[in-house]
Amino acid sequence: MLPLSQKIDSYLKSLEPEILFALENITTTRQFKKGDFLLEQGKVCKVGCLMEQGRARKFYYHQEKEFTTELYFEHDIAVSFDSYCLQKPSREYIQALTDVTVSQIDFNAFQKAKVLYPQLVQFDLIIAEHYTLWLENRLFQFHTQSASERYLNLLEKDPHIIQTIPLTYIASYLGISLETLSRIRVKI
Amino acid sequence: MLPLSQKIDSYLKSLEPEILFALENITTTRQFKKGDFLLEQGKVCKVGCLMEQGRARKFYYHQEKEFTTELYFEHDIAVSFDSYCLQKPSREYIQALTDVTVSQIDFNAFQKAKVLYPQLVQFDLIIAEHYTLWLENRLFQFHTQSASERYLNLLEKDPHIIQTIPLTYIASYLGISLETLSRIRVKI
DNA sequence: CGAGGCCTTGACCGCGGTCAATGCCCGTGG
DNA sequence: CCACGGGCATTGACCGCGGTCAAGGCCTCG
Repeated sequence: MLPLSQKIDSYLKSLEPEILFALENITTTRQFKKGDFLLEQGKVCKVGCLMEQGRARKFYYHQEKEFTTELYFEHDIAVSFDSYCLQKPSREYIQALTDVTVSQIDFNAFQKAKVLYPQLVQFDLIIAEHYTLWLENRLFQFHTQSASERYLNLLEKDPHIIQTIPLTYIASYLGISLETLSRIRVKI
Repeated sequence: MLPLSQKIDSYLKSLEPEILFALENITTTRQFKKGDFLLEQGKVCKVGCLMEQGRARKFYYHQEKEFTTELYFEHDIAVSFDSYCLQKPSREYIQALTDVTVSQIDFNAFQKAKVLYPQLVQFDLIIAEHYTLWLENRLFQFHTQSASERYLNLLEKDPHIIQTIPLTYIASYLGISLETLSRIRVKI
């Protein structure tokens, strides 16, 4: 699967300067400190965030426990999909794990831009399809693989995650306890 | 979440007659006998199937075992998402569980139609977004819930599945063994 | 040096998987 | 009409993966 940034780049190149300009006008840069929330539970996700710098995670609470659902690095799109799509309160938090810089695009402004420039619908589609393919793969792992298989898979496909993210979050992301993750790691 | 059929209906109503006509021209009706494959592993998913009648399932093999990933009823869209999007060989089978009638739309013809009528990109987006929301919810269940919670959830949200689909497939769909499912059921 | 965050280690146990036997329903053929 | 076989579900015995709880190790920072 092509990285998302590449798909976006080649798509942006296909756009006319006028549309690019319109896009720039509804995009702003924003900074967050380590620990800050890019999105809080209960609030509507009104912007799509392209990560420019730093790391972040998306998570929610379920029965008093945290579940990390996604880990973000540079060039990733940080957004609570259902909150953004349906403009309803988010179940999820998005939190900066380091100082973070994002380039964010406003939902409402983008909807209006899509009416003016129908080609922009394609942009949403690219992002949705990419995320869907990612989700399918993640579901495949939960459906078919054991805890250690999921870890090994992560080690192989996304070594940068293991190198830079605290084990607590990795365990939660893999759907296993911190203790189990620790035991898996010593066996390797 | 609105049912997909409703989203599609209201979208189709917004289209001009000319575009609707073009859509009809690239859509065909097709029948399958119980047990037939709408899509086989290794083949490219070249059509999107709207279920008109009957039931079907999507599944794949992993280490000699079947994993059912989706159950289809009337008004559902039966398609292997990654195979369709990327036009690459499918890992999944789609199989009729009863005699099935579908209304199918050709991928290539639809791509061409999108060039002619950019509004049609919206159609892809609606379907992708709907499937993504469904996937997120399914992943949530695998991430946070036990076998019996997943079953109870299915019982509540999709009772028609439990009433019409063999337990073997339901177990596989829930990611549990048939024996465990059987034990869960007697406890209720 | 002490406190707190993060990870490791140990003891224990329950959920859910596997294997195998049995039950039940139904279609088919003698 | 009954006998048999096959498909599907139930039940029992067993066990291992992974969760929980609790203690301890090891940083870093004040």
